[in-house]
Amino acid sequence: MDNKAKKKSNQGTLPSVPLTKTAIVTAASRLIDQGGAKEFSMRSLATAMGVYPAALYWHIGDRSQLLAAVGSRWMRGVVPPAMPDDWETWTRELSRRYRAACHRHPNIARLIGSEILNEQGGLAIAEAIIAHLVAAGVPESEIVDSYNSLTGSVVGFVSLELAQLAEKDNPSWAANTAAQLAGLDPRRYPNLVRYMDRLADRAFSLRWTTGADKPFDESYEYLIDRLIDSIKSRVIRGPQQ
Amino acid sequence: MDNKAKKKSNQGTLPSVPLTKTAIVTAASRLIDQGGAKEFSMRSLATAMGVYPAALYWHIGDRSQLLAAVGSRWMRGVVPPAMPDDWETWTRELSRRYRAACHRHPNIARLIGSEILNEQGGLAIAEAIIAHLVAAGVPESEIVDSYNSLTGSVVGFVSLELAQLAEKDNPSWAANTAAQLAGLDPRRYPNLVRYMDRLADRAFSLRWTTGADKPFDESYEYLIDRLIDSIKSRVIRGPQQ
DNA sequence: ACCTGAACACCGTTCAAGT
DNA sequence: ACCTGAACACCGTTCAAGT
Repeated sequence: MDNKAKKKSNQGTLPSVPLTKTAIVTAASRLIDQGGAKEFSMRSLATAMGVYPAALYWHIGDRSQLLAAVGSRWMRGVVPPAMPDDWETWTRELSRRYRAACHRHPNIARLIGSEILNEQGGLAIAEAIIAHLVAAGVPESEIVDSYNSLTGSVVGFVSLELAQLAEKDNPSWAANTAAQLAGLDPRRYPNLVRYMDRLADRAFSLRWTTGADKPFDESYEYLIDRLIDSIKSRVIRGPQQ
Repeated sequence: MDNKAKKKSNQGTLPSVPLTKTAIVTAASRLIDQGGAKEFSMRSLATAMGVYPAALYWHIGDRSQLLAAVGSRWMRGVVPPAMPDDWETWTRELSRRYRAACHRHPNIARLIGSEILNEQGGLAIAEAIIAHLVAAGVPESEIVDSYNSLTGSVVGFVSLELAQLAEKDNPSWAANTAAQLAGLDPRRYPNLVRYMDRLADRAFSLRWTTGADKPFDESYEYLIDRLIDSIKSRVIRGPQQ
């Protein structure tokens, strides 16, 4: 590594990475992974790579295209199970893998957000899901609806689970919320009060910790179980494969 | 309305609204409603109200607090059904009302996004949902999971349904996507090709129109049906009320 | 072909100063 | 108490100019 040349006025901290598209996507992923949306910008990425912002634009187009590339690469980490299992275990496994990928990189999942469903890799996964629905014997008239229900609720649930809660840097906010929930009026909120030990920090609207730190494992499994159970009951004829 | 005074150098288009917190929230809601995230900023809101940006801060704190207030007011439009119906029809009705409210103001729903579940009104709705789950006879051990499953998949589904698709202002993008889907390789995507007439622009990952313009009505009803069906099957004892 | 250096048109937020 | 006017520290993006 002869870092002897290139030393004049380039502002970088790194000794001038080759600066290809993939290198940019890698650096962007790292930056988002560590600092989240707050730390990430075209300019911060540029200085992190030791180049001027305009240099990035030559390779990746603009910010939204870069984010799409980051999301696309991340999505490739979600491999559909290749095993010839039955529909039920296959679907359960894919759902778990998707969620696991999100929890591995919550900041990326948050920033890419709902655009996940518009990526390249989405087609291959859609094909696989629908193939298994058909094979399982779901009636043709319900294939679109069951596909949308599964993907929409799975992706949506995880996105909400991982959502950043307000007052990100306010340490007393969590304590305030907890105290407020503990002191709820039992006349207005009889059921919340009654089940507060189960609900506090474990349910939507009643938590002060994001799902990245306090995952909703059981609720997610419950949701998958309910969807699979009920879709299975719609099968009119036996499996087709 | 003597708009004779106040005419010097205030840059506004409106003749100086009183500028209370509620007036700001109203103006912000209108701005977001019409122009979406693109048109909304503290500065654009200020000029729309005919004041300097700093004037807003005196009343509403900062941007995220303003957005929270907008979301909170919007959330008050989602009234839980007050009828003493059974759990099933009550839940179905609440789900529909929530989604209808989102579709009435898709830009607000998009901007508030997942923070919807952290608002004030969330507590009252949570109380109502859980009250009905308990009354329906859902076992106590499954109350948290069924609540999280219902709210997570309903809110998540609608959020994904309304998501803005890429290339918002590129008119040829839709045509390109449609053409690409029409020309899919039947060897790689046999099932997508086979059911493309049902899938094209009607399913996640396979659409080029946002749900605000092309709603997923049937899929949403299907999802609610599946959840209700399967949660109902978990009731071990009869309704409790 | 690839990057610099500087500029343009924006942001959110703060703050002294006015009234 | 409430708002102005200006400033600070950022953004994303473009573009001539260099090499």
